[in-house]
Amino acid sequence: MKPKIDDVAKLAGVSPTTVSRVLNNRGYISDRTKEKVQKAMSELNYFPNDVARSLFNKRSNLLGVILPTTANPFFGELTFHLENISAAKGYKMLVCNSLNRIDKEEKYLEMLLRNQVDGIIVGTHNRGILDYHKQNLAVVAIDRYLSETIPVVSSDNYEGGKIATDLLVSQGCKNIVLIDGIGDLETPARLRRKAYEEIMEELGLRPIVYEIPEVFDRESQAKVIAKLFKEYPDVDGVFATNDIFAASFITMAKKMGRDVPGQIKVIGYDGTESVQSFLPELTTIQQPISTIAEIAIELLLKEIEGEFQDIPLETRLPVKLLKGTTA
Amino acid sequence: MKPKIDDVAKLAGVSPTTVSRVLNNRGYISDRTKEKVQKAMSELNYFPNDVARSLFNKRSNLLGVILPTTANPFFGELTFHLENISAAKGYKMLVCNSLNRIDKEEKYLEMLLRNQVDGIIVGTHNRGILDYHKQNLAVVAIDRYLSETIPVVSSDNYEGGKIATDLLVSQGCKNIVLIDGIGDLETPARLRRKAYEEIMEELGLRPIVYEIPEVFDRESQAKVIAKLFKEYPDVDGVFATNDIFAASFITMAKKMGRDVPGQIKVIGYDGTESVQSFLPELTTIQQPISTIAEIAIELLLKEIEGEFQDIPLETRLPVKLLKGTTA
DNA sequence: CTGAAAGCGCTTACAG
DNA sequence: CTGAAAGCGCTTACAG
Repeated sequence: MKPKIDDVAKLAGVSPTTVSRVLNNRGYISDRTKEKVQKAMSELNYFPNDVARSLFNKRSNLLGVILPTTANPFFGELTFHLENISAAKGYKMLVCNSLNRIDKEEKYLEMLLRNQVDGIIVGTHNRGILDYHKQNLAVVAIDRYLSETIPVVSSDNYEGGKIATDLLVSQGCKNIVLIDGIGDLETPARLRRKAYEEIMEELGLRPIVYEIPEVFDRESQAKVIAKLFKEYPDVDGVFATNDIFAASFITMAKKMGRDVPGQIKVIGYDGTESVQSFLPELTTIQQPISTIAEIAIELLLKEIEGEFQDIPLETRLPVKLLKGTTA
Repeated sequence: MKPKIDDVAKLAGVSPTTVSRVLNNRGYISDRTKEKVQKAMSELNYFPNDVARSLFNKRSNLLGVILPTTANPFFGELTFHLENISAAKGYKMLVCNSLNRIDKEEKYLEMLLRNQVDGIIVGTHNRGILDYHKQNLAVVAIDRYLSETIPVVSSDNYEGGKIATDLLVSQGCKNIVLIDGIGDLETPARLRRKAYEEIMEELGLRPIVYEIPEVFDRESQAKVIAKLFKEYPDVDGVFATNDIFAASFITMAKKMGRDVPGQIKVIGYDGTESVQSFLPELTTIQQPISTIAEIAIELLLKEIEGEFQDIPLETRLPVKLLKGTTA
């Protein structure tokens, strides 16, 4: 069996209270006692049981993160940063892949509450459904508005959409199409689309939007893009609101014998490490993923500590144009 | 404050014991009592505290996973599957990104032990360092030999290496170079290299291996590949032991004005969803990621349940050639 | 069919 | 400087 605090106490010839004290570096303990206890601990290979500690302290040092799927490079990278930053601050991370499904999200939320997480980072889209605040739990959202009181961290989506659209326009594209996912209309990521639509209208051009219903399914992407080519054969510029859609479009364009960027310019969004490795020629808007993670954790820890005063409700981080050769 | 079992008991006019019984569906309870209790629970919005339950049950239903980084698409996808399968079986997942650093790995292992995880999935390379078995904890390794007694699940690396090398040879390549990571010599993934070396030697060709020291760093990859081009300008075939290296090579080849596959054929390894989206033209050996995850969890749960009899020490899953246009 | 008591492995006032 | 007692929120024999 695993040794417990009583075993250590017995071996060291002290009380469990004293062992707990050296464990927590709390109160006065003579050096001699401390040494005895530490010797006993290492002899028994003792590690304190954090479950018991959490129960008493009402603090689990556990964070939950709910996102669509770590299989998507953006979220895979985000998870890496969130976890790494949390670990450095003494928190552990329970990861939940909801695939944007509300039923899963609700189950995960309940699971996290039962497990007494100290806070949750949410990167999925279901506004309102999850009554986070009622539980008065620390929550930070990434790129999603969850309620009036939950802080949101995101890249500057409007600016990103503007840079992308402006770039296509400045390169002489006349028939610029947006490829977007289906989602909540009130998500900050929709600002990418909003910027596109507003700029197009300002220029007297008609905004054309194609929506991909099953965001993570290549078939679904291909189907919509095929439709796009059929209905708008004269497309000469594409802004995809994520790099996977951009890549799908380029693949399809090649199949159709269209030259990118010769006949069609393409620009994506996200700029993950993965896309930089696999498709470095893609021109894209890069999100500052590690900064997003840093700030999200920072705000969450503030909430956990009860420092609500200096928590901005919205943080928009600057994006960067990664100039490849596709636009 | 969060309601606890006593609050529910009081509201329902029963004892905590009875509430616990309806919670766990255990022992006889009259329908009327059950209803009263359930009504009280929903009225109070009560969720049991799993920390307290874990403490008593000596079962956390927590699994730990230690891997290099979810930022790498292979591990991002693996994590997604591991987590999803675990969730379906009632387990939660603590994710640890070790970046292959031994110090981090040790810290994470201790953290997981303190948190009383029921089992651990390990996808990092540090053989022996972690005395998993001494703690007699349920452990399953993915693509790593950790000790004589820890079951390993992997793709059929030798077969994958063979398919890749054979393909290059059959396409007439004479100067075939392997690009590999640096790592433990005894990891199953090394069988990819072994297959390459053996086939080359059988054919009277000289195996040439380039090792990338900082696996996740594009700079490091670029440096080694530049060296490769300098030392072996007549390279006409490349087998990269992962798709990121393959992509890096292709990118560099383009920069050098070499045509792939015209002058150099390239084949990678992994075949993730990401690479299929971003670089579908890459010919690669696809690992059955979801099956690896399924079997790893299945074996881990068996260990947790104490069913050691039918746990194979090594499981090699079939790979599949994804024929693109680069080889 | 239901409840009082003890205990899971810790920690923290409170004494001394 | 150190220890005995109570309690964190549950569950499970044991009675009744």
